[in-house]
Amino acid sequence: MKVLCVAEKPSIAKSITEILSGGHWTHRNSPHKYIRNYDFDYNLPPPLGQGRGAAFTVTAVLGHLTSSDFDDDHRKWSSCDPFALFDAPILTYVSKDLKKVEQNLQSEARHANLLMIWTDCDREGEHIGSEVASVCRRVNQNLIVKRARFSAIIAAQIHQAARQANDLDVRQADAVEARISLDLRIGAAFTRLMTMSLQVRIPELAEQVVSYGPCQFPTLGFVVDQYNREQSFVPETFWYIYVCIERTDEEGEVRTVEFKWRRNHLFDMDIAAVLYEQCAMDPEATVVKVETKPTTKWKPLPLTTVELQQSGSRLLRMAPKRVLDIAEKLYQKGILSYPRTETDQYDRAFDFNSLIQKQTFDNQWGQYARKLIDGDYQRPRNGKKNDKAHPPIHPTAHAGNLEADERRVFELVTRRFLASCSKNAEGKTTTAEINIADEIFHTSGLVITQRNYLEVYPYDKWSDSALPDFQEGELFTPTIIELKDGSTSRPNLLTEADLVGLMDKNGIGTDATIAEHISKIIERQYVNEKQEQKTKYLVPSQLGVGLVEGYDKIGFDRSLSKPHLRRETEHRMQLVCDGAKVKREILDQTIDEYKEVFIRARRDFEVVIESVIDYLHGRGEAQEALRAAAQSRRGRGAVRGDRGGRGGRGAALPRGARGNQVDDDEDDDDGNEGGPPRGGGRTRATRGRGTSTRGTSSRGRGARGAGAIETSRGDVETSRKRNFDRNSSNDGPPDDTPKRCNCDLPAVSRKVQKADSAHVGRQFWTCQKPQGEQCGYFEWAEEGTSASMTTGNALSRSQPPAKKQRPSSRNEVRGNDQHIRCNCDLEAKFGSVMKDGPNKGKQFWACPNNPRASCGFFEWADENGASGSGSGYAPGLSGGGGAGRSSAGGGNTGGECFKCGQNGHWSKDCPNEGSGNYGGGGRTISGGGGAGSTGDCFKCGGSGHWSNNCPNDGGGYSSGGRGGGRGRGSSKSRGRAKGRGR
DNA sequence: GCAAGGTC
Repeated sequence: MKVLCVAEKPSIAKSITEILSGGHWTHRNSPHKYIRNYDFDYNLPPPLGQGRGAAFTVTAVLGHLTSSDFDDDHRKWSSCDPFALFDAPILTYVSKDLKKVEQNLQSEARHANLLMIWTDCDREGEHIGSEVASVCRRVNQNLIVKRARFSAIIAAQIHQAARQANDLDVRQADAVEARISLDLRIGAAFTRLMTMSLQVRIPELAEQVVSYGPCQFPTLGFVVDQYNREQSFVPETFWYIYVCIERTDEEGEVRTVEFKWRRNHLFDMDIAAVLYEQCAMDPEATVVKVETKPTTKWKPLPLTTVELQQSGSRLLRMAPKRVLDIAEKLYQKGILSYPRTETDQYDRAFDFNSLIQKQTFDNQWGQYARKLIDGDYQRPRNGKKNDKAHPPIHPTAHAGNLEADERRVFELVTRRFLASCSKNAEGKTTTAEINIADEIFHTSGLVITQRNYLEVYPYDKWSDSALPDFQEGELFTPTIIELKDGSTSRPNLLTEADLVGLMDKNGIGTDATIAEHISKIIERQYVNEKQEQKTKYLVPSQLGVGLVEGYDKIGFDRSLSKPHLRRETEHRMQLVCDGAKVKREILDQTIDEYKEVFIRARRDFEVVIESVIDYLHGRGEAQEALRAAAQSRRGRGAVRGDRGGRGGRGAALPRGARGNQVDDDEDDDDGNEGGPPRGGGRTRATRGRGTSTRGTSSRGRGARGAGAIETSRGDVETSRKRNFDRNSSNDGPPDDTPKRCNCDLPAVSRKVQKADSAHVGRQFWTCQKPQGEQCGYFEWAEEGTSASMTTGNALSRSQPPAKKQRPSSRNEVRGNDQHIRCNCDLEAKFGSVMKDGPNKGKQFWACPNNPRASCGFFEWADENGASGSGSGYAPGLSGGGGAGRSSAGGGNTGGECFKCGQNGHWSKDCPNEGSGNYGGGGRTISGGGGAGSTGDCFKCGGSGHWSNNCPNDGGGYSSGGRGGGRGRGSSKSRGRAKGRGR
């Protein structure tokens, strides 16, 4: 009996030979210089063999054997209309350089009884197998064809694959055939259309191929989306109360323990300032809870290809393609398992023991491997993915002498494998919670009790940070209480690792080709690489942005630069694999759809050309300038990656005085220099107070923090103006096309706020998830339409009570809509106060957006109530008529007593209490209708009416929004308010 | 001169 085995590549043919032959084989050269034929005898048991020695020959192909191209009438670019390519005949043939491979197969197959296919165990492997079978059968029609399936070059698996060889999966091969045909037709038709149209119109592109590919375009789309997101980002300032205490720990060392505010941070400075003031005035902290709990740091999941590329890129700083190439090499050497796998769970019967055993010889992790064998082993966690073809990537041998990069990749894979076979790391977290003036702060410390997997996996960081002793009920005065500000972080451009992740998540390319698509869009000059310190970012070129925007302007239902179309193709291939559809069906359907897209693209291609010209010649330069400006801002360290605060102590003063939004790191600690006279005066006053009455550095800082409160009103006003603009821009006709992001969730709309952006005012759609969890979806809203909100907003819940129309011009109820709309023109969220306090259970309306995007709209549902409608999180306060009223507390921040306005004492020690000169109610968060109310209208200062019925309403600026509470703010702040009326 | 997916 003669058996011909064919592997996908020569290296695998050799490995299989070594195992099956037991090391006893001979070889012959083939007509092809890279391919050898190996001969030996092998006992193939029934039913395939006769149990005695069969004459085995193992050879290989070099991947796909055949190529596809159009016939002569369509192959030349000038030979036909590109549209004809959708129906043109496609020829499948063995290319000239593979003729010798074919020749070898046929001469070996001619006298064989059994053909055993040993290609890689995936869809493409199945197709290559069918190519091999077809070529061999042409010379030997009686040939029996069997398929050997294996995932790793391990003796047991290879013997088993030979003995249990079964049939080729024709459906998988069919699915690949469909993919080949579609990719060729679609890619060629669009590439010819684009290249020929752009070349004649744009001289710079005369020599350049402008290609379209169903993978390369969505890949470009991701880069452009992120670029747009970065460009349209506007940092938002937030405020938070910072508390810390210096305390001596058990070893006698003084440690600074920082406490985090339970509210994290607030985007409303007024409210933060009021809460801060309360803390500053009554700074004694009570420890309300000390709790110690066990905690676990989970060991890593088993390794997939995408994860290998990402961690290789991040931890080893290697290009994803290089990581994969090296892994492939190690696989061919028999050191690693097959490196292309989507699986992150091991089979039940997987033999961990012998694989770990092999690593005990290593001088770095050998000892650890020994510990696992001796009892520390624990089965790896199961991930959620299983491609049913290959196990997770793992070492199959110990390798002592590898060259530098091979060694690093091998080490990463092996440490990951050993870590996944270990126990989780264990520790104890102690959390302490303190209460200062009814505000809760917390801190935590960690003591690692068992490092376990961390011993072998240095890539994960987890370190001890023991907490000094705190006792429940204990009282102490913090060393520092400050009001600090920070700003939200600008999103980064994509790194290659990010892009790999996005492509994988969205089904663009295979784990083996993802890296090549990235190279392709760089080669086509759609994208450039930009090195910043140790990280390489991807920036779209003018051509890249022009193309994507041009196609977006045409407005296809499913954008060419989004992943949906490719995902649909993948889905259809799966249907063929599952037997739900046949190849012909998905070909017809997909080709028809793309024909429609093509016709429209060609009809409107002028739009794409204009867009590219625009970017290459016109706006592109402005874009570059903007990019440089953004870069320079980043260079000053204002944003990228900096989510933390930037210190209080009057930090906002120069910014507020300058009227800058944020994103500027030129704060000086002094707060005087560069500030206008007014600001300087205030700062001095607060400092004086701090020194004279409280006498410690912390108090001094606190006071300066308060100084900052007042002086940065410019920020707040700008912020509110933004909200107003957002509101007023939504007057266009609604875009009734429901936009969905890549997660297939309703997209949400945003508007470019950045004043110096070329896109300022432009609306766009993006993923509704919080930053960091987004799918990467970004799309400009069509011109002339409003991207107001999505369909299926989760907040349009059960019928809330209808609300009468309010008199505010800013928030008119539109048309027949009986529901309240917020300043973003969204249907306001209806809810009730959950927090214990005088307002518990009280109902309110609020902006439904997440805090970062919120316009700050808030209104009590009960009109007869306190009716404060301020900004921010008013429902979370323990009472009072809304945050608006509270903000009046800012009225005292000029450095005087909050209550009487005089210097030299704090308001809580005010000798003039009750004088009523200052509103005072603002500070009284839990004070219901605003204690110390003067009874004046907030807007005009007159008595006898409330501000919501003010006859003198000139639309003056009110920091708390509409209808501020009674007793709001001082006469001083009213004066300012009027001065800033819109 | 086009695609994507194999491999050398």
